[in-house]
Amino acid sequence: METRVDGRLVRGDQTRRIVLAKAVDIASVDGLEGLSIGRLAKELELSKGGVFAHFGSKEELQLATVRAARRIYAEAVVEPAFAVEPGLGRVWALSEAWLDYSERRVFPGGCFFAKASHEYGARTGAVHDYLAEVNHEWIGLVEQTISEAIAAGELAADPVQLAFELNAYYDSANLASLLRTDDGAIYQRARHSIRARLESATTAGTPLPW
Amino acid sequence: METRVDGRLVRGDQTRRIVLAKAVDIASVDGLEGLSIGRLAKELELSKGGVFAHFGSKEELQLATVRAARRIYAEAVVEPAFAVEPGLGRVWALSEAWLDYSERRVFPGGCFFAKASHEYGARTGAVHDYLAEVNHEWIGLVEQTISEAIAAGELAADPVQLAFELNAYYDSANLASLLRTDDGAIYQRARHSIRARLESATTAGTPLPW
DNA sequence: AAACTATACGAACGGTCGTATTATTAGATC
DNA sequence: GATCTAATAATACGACCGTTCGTATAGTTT
Repeated sequence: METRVDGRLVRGDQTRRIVLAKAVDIASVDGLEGLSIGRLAKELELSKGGVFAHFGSKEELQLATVRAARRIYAEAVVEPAFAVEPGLGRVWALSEAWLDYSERRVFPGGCFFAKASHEYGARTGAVHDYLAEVNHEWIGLVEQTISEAIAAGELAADPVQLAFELNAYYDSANLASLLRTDDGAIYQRARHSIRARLESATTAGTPLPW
Repeated sequence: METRVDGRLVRGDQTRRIVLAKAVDIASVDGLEGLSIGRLAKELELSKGGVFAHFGSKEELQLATVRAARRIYAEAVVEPAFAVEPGLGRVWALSEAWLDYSERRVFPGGCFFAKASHEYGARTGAVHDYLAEVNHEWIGLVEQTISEAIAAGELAADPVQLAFELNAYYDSANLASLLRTDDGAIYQRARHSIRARLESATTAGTPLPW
C-alpha cells in the first residue's frame, strides 16, 4: 500500500517545522509573548502572511510552539531515562537527563517550560491551561518513576513528596544557571542534593547508580 | 531644624509611588515586558506623557519597578524572619514568611522575583543584571541565616547546599500554586519538605521551632 | 507681582503588533 | 494543457508601543 504524498503539503509541513523550530528558541529566551509573527517571518525570510496562515492566530502559534517544545523535551529528557530499567537507576537517569537538558541548552534560554510556565502561571486562557496540563503530566511521570523504584524495593519514600523535591532541585538549578553565570558549579550542587536526597531514601543494600 | 518641603516634589513622589504600586502588580502577572506605560496611564487615569516623565525610559521604569518590588519583598519576607532570634527558629521563620508571602499573594501573580527572573534570565542588560544581583543578595541572606543556626550549634550542614535546597522548595511551591490551582495542599507539601530537611540537619537536643 | 521650576497633560511621531484580504506561485488532477 | 487546490507573498488596517514636544498648571522664590 503506497501512501500518496502531495508535494504542496510536504512543503507546507516543512515550513511549519522550520517556523516552530525557530519559535521554540525565540520563546525560550524572550517568552511566548515576545514571540511575534513578524519577527519569525523576518528571521526566516518568509512573509508575515505566510507564517500567519499556518496558525491562524497568535494563540494557536503559541500553543503549537508549546507542543513542539514538549516533543523536544520528551526526546531530550524522558526518552534517555526510559532507556534505563525501572528502579532507582531510572530515577537517577531522569535527574541526570534533566540537568543535562538544561545545562547543554537544548533551548537557548534554558528550560522552555520553566520560562513559559512562569510567564503564563498567573494568566488565564488556553496557553496557561495547556502548560498546566504538561506540568501535571511531567510531575506524574516523575512520581511514577519513583513509584517504580519503590515497587522494586530500592526506595522508601512518599512518591509525591519526593517528586516535588527532585523537581524543585531541577528547576532551581536551571534558574540559578541563568542568573548566576559566574557560578559554574550550580549543576554539581544540584546533583549533590539529588544524590543525597535519594540516598536518604534508599533501602539498605541497594546498589547506588552513581 | 526644620526641613523645607516642596509641595511640587511631594506631589511628584506620591504619583510615582502610586505608579510603582500598580506597576509591581501588573508586572507580577504580565511580566516586566507586559508592563506598558500606556496601560499604566490608562489604569491610573494619568497621561502617558506624565507617567513617562517620571522614568525617562521603559527600562528605567522596569528597574524602578524591580526596586519597588524588592522593598515590598524585604518587608514581607525578610523583616518578619529577622524579628526572630538567630538560629534554627529564624531559618524556620524565614521559610514560613516566604511561603506565606507567596500564598497570600503579596503580588497578585505570586512571587514577583520568580516571575521576573525567569523573564529576564536569558537576556542581557540592566534589568537582568539587577535581578541577578537581587537573587545573589537573597541567596546570601538565606545562607547567612543558616550559618547563624550552625554557629548556634543547632544545625549541621553546608549552608550553601542547604540554602539551595530550601530556596528550591520555596520557588517550586510558588510555581505549583500557580499551575496546579486544584492542589490546595502544595504549600503544606513544601512545609513538610522544609521541615524534614531541617530535621535531618538538626543537632541532637535542639528544640524544634514547629 | 514677576520670574522661575516641577509636574502633568495631550497630541503627535515612527514603528511593530495581530489580523484580514487579495494576488501569485507551485503542485495535483483530469 | 486546462482546472483545481494548497502554500506563500504582498499589501493594508486599526491598535498599541515607546518616545518627543509644546503647553498648561501649581508651587516656590525673589
